[in-house]
Amino acid sequence: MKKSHASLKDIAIELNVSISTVSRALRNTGEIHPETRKLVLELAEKLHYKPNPLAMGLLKNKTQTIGVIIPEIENYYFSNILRGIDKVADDNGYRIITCYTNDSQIAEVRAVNDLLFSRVDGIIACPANELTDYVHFQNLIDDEFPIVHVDRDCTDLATTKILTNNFTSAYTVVEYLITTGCKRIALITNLEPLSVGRQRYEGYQEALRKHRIPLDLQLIIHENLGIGTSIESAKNLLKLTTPPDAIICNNDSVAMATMKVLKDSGLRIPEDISVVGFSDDPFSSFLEPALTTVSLPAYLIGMKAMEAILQMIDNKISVNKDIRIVMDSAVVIRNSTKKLVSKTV
Amino acid sequence: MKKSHASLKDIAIELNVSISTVSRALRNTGEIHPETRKLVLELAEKLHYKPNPLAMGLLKNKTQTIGVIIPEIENYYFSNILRGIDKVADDNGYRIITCYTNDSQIAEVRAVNDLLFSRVDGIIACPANELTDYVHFQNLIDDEFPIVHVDRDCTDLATTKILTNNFTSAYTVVEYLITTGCKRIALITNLEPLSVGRQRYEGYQEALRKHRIPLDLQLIIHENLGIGTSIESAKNLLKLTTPPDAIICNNDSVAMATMKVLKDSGLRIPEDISVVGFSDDPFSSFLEPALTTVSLPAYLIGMKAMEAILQMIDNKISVNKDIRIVMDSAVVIRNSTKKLVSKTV
DNA sequence: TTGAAAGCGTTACCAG
DNA sequence: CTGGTAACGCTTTCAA
Repeated sequence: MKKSHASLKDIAIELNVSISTVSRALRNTGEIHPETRKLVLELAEKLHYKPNPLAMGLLKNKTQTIGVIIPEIENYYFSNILRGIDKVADDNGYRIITCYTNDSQIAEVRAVNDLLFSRVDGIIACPANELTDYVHFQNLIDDEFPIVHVDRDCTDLATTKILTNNFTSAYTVVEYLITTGCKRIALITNLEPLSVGRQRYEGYQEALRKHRIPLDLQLIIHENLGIGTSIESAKNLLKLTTPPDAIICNNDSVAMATMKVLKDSGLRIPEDISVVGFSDDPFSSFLEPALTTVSLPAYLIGMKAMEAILQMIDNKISVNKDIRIVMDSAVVIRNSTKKLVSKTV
Repeated sequence: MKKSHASLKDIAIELNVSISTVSRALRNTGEIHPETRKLVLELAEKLHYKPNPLAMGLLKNKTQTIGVIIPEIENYYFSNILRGIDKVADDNGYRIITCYTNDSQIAEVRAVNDLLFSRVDGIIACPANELTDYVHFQNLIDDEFPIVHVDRDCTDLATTKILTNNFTSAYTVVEYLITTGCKRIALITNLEPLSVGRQRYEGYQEALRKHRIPLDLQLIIHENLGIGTSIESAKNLLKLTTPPDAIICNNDSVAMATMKVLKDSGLRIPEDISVVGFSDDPFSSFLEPALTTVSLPAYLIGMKAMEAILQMIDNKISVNKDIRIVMDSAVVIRNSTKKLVSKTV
């Protein structure tokens, strides 16, 4: 491979000046003869000189690189968060190194170590669902290392967190379903310690309480959520003595699979049973019936997270205070739920 | 932020030996007193010493980082390729920096420059569909910079390419449709210079030729493929004097949208019209009817690409010869196409 | 068997 | 206004 990047030294030699002079000229710092400066600038331009980031990293202990820890990207929600992060990073001259955990704590701990080893300037992490032990994050906090949490709420940790109002959106959804006449609302969700499903479950319960509907644990399905297992979950729900008249699914893929099961059982959606998802994946409006779902501000979450970490790095906000930024989500009413008008019947 | 990484110097000072000695001990190179070595190793272990990658990068001109250029990740196919790349990278101690192009040539050129600036050891790129000017890649080749192309075939370039047999799979699909009795097979595809859609179009034509079905250009839709525009495309197809009895879509999302249009028009799938997709996204088996599609070896493509670039870096294969690795895809027959048995009627 | 010094590319400081 | 030197963390070469 040919040497393709010009260095200060290259310029210095060609111009017969010292490296320091070239450096000064380029950064327009200190005193320098205008003519010298002009010469340096011209040659630098010609050679497409840009400072070597490795050298700068070594010297400044700053790599202009942010580590991102995320469960997966085969999922519209997460890939969208990542794109939001990347957008802001890109606009600010930062690079991203991404690590995937598949929601495994072990993988997450390893990711943190790998990223530190790579000398990233900060870490944006969506903590693994199954997380119960926070030491790997607490260590970062103790070291005053910039870190932002996304999507999942480690309440114990003093970090900046960009979250979504899962409690509220679930509450809204349940209330909406109740208003349309649903009485037995099932929930297929994730109840892992940190999962958003858990927050949604609480919103769900609160809505039931408010409307004096007793909680029926038979209606709460919390298997681990693969698209395959969710099929079993849906089937089991239908086997109940009094099956549900609505099912809230933790994401749109699960909703899709659930709808399939329901239709295969001869149920009409939404006449016999309503279905709601979370995320508003691109395919959701193409389902039949089009899926009622909660649109999540994934891209925005990513942007906010990156902005927050940049502010910490630039010392505009102090590192790792307990800051909670809660983003709004929107219930997108489509045709998999009954219309509100039916309430007036 | 506290200093958290131990350096050779730290060890040297604590042990009262020189940095060189520590370095030698750690790498077990040159002559060294066993006792000294033992001491160094113990302390290094205790301090979790690992060589600073920035220093190594500067010294060796090798960063253990690979750049990946990919159109997007909001799409199962691409995110899967990326995961395949990441898997092999991870297993071999390499990091990944990902750049997204959204199939824009400008973004791609910029990505190449950014990655070179970051001193990546190689680049894996899925070239932008709209690409017609290859200089940014040709420059890499001229510099003997390791590069692997993925998914899209820049035939003019002497690079390693990991491809899928799009011609063959399209041919197979068309032939299958013909065998099930379809006579007017439409194609909603991308015909951008580098798109796989173009190769599929050729396979499509070849199959028609073989079966002596004249090519009807009215049946070829090649708008740019958003999920929205594909709806228009499908609608227009239905307006034809003799509408198609099968539609092959360039990916599963388009197939999904198309199915929606067809069903809204009162057509039965597959009785009235067959639909085929490409990619076998996770949702495809949950469509109604379940989608017949071509399963693409995305993860494997990613792995192969990373393996190839590692071999180039390790000089196991010479840099940038014109190597074409064509991966097989599989037609997954589900229920959106008529069954073969109907042929025997 | 060990240490010193140069070099990778840069900046910062101090002399001149 | 300019140059030299040290430093960031490491490997390599040469001396001792």
